[in-house]
This record gives sequence, C-alpha cells and structure tokens, in this order.
Amino acid sequence: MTTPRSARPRPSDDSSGSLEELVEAPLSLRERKKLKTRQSLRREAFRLFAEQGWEATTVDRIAAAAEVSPSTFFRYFPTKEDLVLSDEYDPLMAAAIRSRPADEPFLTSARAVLVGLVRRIDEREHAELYQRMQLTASVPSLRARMLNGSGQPTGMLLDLLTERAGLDAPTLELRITAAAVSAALTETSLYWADNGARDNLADLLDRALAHLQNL
Amino acid sequence: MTTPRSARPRPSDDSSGSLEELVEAPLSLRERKKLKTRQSLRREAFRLFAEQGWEATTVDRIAAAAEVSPSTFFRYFPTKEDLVLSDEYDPLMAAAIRSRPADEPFLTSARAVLVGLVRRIDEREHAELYQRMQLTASVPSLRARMLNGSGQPTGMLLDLLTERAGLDAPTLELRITAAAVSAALTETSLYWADNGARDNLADLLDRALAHLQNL
DNA sequence: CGTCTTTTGACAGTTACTCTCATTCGAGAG
DNA sequence: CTCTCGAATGAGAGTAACTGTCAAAAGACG
Repeated sequence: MTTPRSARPRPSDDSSGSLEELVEAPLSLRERKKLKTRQSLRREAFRLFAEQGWEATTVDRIAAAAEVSPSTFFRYFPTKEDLVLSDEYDPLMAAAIRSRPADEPFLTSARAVLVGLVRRIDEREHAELYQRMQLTASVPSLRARMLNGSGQPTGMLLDLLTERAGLDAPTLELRITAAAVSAALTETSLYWADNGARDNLADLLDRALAHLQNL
Repeated sequence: MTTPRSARPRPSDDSSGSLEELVEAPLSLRERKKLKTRQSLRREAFRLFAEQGWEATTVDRIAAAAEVSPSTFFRYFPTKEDLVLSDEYDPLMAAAIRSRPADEPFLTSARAVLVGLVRRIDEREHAELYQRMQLTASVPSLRARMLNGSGQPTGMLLDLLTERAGLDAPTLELRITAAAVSAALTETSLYWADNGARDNLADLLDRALAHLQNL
C-alpha cells in the first residue's frame, strides 16, 4: 500500500513492444496477434489524433479504424489516455539503474542512465516521441495526467531507491527524491514539447537533473 | 501559454471562502448566496463521501443533498474531482512569498513560508484538511490529479520564480525548481495521509524541503 | 414598480467506461 | 486431423460524468 502505479489494472499481461524487444522470445501466434492489435490501435489512434484532434476522435472511431470492437479497445488500454501515456521504458530504466554501483549517489546514477536512455530513444523514435509529447503537452487532461504518477516512473524510482537503501518501506526522504527526479523528467519533456523540440531532449534532461543537485 | 492552471474554466469568479477571508468586503446578497451554495455543496459532498465512499456518491446525489440542480453543481465545480482538490491557499502562499526579500534563495523563502502556512492551516482546520487528504490519498483518480499541476501550486510557484528572476518566460531551470517544490509539497501531503496523520504535517514539510536542498 | 443582468433548473445529448454473456479462435493432447 | 479447454473477442445494455441550450426565477438598481 505504498504508491499505486496505475489506477486501473492492466489488461492481462505486460507484453508490450516498441523499442527493440529486450527478449527475442519466439512469440506464439496468439501473442503475435495481440501485439499486432495493440500496435494497430496505437497507430490508428495517433493517425486520427493528428487528423482530427484529441476530442474529435472517439474511442469508437479508433476501434473501428483498427478493426476491433470498442470492447476490445478497453481490453488493451484501460483508458483513452493510456493510449498516449503508457510507455514501456520503465523496465529498461530500472534495469539500467540497477546495473550501476549501489553506492553511487542516486542522482548521479539517475542522471547518467536517464540521459543515455533518452538519447537513444530520441535517436530511434524521434517522430513518435515528439508526436506523443506534443499531444501530451497540448491536451489538458493528458498534460495533467502526465504530470503525475500513472504512467510515470515515480513508483519505480521509489522502489529502486527503497531497495538500494535496504529498506522495506520508503521513508519520506526517499519519496521526495523519487518525486523530484520524476517531476524533473516530466517537466523537461513538457518543456521540450512546449518549445517545439527546438532543443535536444537528452541535453535538456541533463541540465534539469544537474539543476536538481544545486537547488 | 506557459503552464495552464486548471483544465476547465472556473465558474465565474474566485470568491471562495474558507481560511478567514482576506478582504472583509461587505458581500452583496447575491455573493452571500453563492458562497452558501458553494459551501453547502462541499459540505454535503464530504458528508456523503464519508458515508458511502467516492464512487457511490454521484454528482446528482450531491446536488440533491445540497438542494440545487445538477446543472448548478457544475457551475460551481468544473469536475467532481475539483470539489476535493480545489484549494484557496494559492493566493495566500503567493502573497507570503512575495513579502520575502527578493534576494533570498527561493527554497529558503518557500520553506519558511510554506511550513508556516501549513502549520496554521493544520491548527485551524485539522479535521477538514485530514479528510481531504485522506480522500485524495485513497481515491486513485484523485491521487493522480493531486500529484500534478491542476489545483496544485506549480503554476503559481513558477510565476513567482519568473517574476523574481525578472523574466517574461520561465527557463527550464525555473520550471524544474517549481516542479520540485510542488512535488515535495504534494508528496509530503500524501505521505502524511498515508500514515494516518501520525506526524505533524508542517514538520514533515520542513524535512521534505530541507531534503530537497541536499539532493 | 420596472428593467436589466445574473443565476438557476429542466432537459436532451454525447462519450468514456463497465459488465455480462455468447461466440470464436488458438494451444495442445491424443 | 479432431477434440477439448482456456483465452480473446464482439455484441449489447447500462451508468455517470460532463456539455449546451433555453426559458424561468431572482437579485441589482434606478
């Protein structure tokens, strides 16, 4: 009962796929189909968002475009917002941070890992990332949810911190640290999108995390 | 177009009233009635939340209990969530911070002002404050929105910072600072509620903001 | 009192989301 | 290849949070 990650339960499993699968497990036909449906939903949704905007694009239309029933949509994404906000980077971040020396100051670990990760993501999927952040920054309800925990790394960062400290339950200080880093990540992304991605996201993030150290 | 404060527009005016009115303006009959309606809605809502929980309490029932039409409910609170999340402390905070020497480090100002303010609020309205935070902490959608900007002080803190820096538009660094302080405030409140208000909220906040300084 | 403006209530409509149940389809055994 | 089982889907009905419009009620003010 520490910090709930997402309001609603995920559909069934976390088999997501975007940034080069971590494990190249031979997917069963069933899994491949699920993946296709998921990708199709996301792709069609983003296409429609770009064409007609967020509000004008109803879930029914997205489902129709992806050729599934509206029911199915909600089996893949608990809410329309999750379509945009759900990311699959958390496990990557966690693994990367865990691979760092445990006695390194957390902000140092986080800075190195996050900046590196963001740089690679930005290189490979710049267009997608940008559209996502653009949407997130401009749609109020998305921006609102972006600024918080669901779909954001706060919870995982906190778990990492607690684990590092060898504790069972997080202290106030750990929660503050996690929240601050997470807020920096989020705020930087929004800043980036607000400015039309004029700057390099990874560099901005580096600046942001550096700034956190001398508050 | 910096950081939108709230997703939806406020009903009409910001004549709210809880913590000892700042201005003792002689309210017209109309204004007094509005205030009564607002308070009635909030009171009845919290009563119902306590009795039947968040989800079981529909807007229609709240409106009925307050003896206004459902339409009117939304004229006072843009969303059901705002009923819980909207606070009227922002202007107080702003004024208090502005009264500090402009060359004082921001975190120092913030720490002194926020801790003092929170202490006074907690003394005067402990029960209310606690129920609000309890609700916020336990209802996922509320907790989610709490962790972000809408209804939270991020935007105002940012304005203050920008003003202090003598700038027109906030820099990334200013945004990070505002976000970090805001996150600390939020996270502390949740921690407080999570722990059943065992500790003193003002003291916790002091610890949290101190911690921010030596990240 | 009479007029103007603000607030309200009634009502209809949209949409995100939930729940249930029958059907379909892939997995795996024989 | 077939049969069975469990998982995924589709259909449909239902709920509740909002939105927008319009006419009636009520305060402000001369």
